[in-house]
Amino acid sequence: MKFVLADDHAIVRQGIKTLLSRDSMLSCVAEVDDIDLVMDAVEQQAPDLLILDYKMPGGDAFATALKLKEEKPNLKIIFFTGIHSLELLSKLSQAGFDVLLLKADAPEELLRAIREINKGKKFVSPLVKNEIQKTEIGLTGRELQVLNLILMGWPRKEIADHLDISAETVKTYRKNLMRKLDAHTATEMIIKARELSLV
Amino acid sequence: MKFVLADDHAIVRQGIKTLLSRDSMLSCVAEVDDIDLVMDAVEQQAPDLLILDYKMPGGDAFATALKLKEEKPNLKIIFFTGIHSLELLSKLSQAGFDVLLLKADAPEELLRAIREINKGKKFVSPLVKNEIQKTEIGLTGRELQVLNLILMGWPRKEIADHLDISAETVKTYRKNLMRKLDAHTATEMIIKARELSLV
DNA sequence: CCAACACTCCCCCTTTGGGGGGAGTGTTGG
DNA sequence: CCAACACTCCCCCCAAAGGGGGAGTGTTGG
Repeated sequence: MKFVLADDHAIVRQGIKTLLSRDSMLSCVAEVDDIDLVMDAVEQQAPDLLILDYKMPGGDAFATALKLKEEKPNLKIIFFTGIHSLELLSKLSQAGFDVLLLKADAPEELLRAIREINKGKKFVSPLVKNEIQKTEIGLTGRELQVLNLILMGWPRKEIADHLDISAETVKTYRKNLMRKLDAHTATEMIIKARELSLV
Repeated sequence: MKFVLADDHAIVRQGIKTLLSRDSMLSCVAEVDDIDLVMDAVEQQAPDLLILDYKMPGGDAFATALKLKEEKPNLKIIFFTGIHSLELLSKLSQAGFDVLLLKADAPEELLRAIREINKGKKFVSPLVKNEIQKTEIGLTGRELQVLNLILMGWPRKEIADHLDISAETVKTYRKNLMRKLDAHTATEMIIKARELSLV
């Protein structure tokens, strides 16, 4: 079973290779440290498996993965990322990728995941499941619109004009958002919203 | 030469251990995945070297490192982090830690760093040097301090208390920061500061 | 020595933020 | 049908932000 390893940190690639070398069935046929090299590596090496970090230099990892998923239906893709982002994880989950792992997961989860994937199953790590739980924050569409504009630094009046509502209404939304996000200053809200990647 | 490895991602620890196992002089005596366990590990194992990630669960990595530096003058500390942050890197640099490395550095840099450290030299990786260049935005030390607290969502009064200056002074700093960063709201400043990775 | 600069603090002003409350619509699902 | 909920707007209050100005220290490098 051939796999391609895509992560911008050589030390992480080293760790994964060491871990996976326990299984003699697995062999790493290529390592890349840039998204733009992933497509080429997959074309040239025709691996069975791609282990892909999300945050990498170059292009859009998500778009690349989607394209690969379409063009190579037999290629298994494992997302292995350090990002605890709700929005990202649920995005990946909804897109139907085979495996979602966090770097904070126990390394053994990666081996488990590969075993599951070979049985044709999907695998979502415990930590990821836990993160996805958080989607339950329950922001309404309008609240998300206002939140986005707040996060772009727009003052109340401009948000009101843009959404064609009163400045008082914007205030109400901000108030409710802060309650829902358990923030007490606008900056805190930005931080929490980014943490939860509600944007 | 005994070292303690502190990183919250087991896969990264695996990578580092594999890499360092090339040098038979080095042996890993402890691994920890939480800042609060670092002190204990150092106390118990009395290592020569500590390889420390910055972003870890638990307490403040910087404060812990400072304390260790004080209490164990013979302990060499290598900061090995994935964070390309100007302010952090210059903070670490100014604090006089022995080695600064980024995870994006070539793994060999870590081995090089350990060789240099044994000669009693300090070692700052090429990438880190490059990041530190960016200090050219011309923010003073005090401005960076205030900026950081603002970016953590602290209100003016608390920043003033923490830095033991007047709230009016904090206002002046905020004013100057916004001028320097060409921002017009606190949120805009957060965005720009993050873009410039001043934090 | 003196200019530059970092650091500190103060005044003025208007707008926004943050916390509390209430209340009217309209839509929708049980 | 009615309760739930999203959406809209309003009142109060006070603290903070944002924009403009000035001005006093101390340190440092040319």
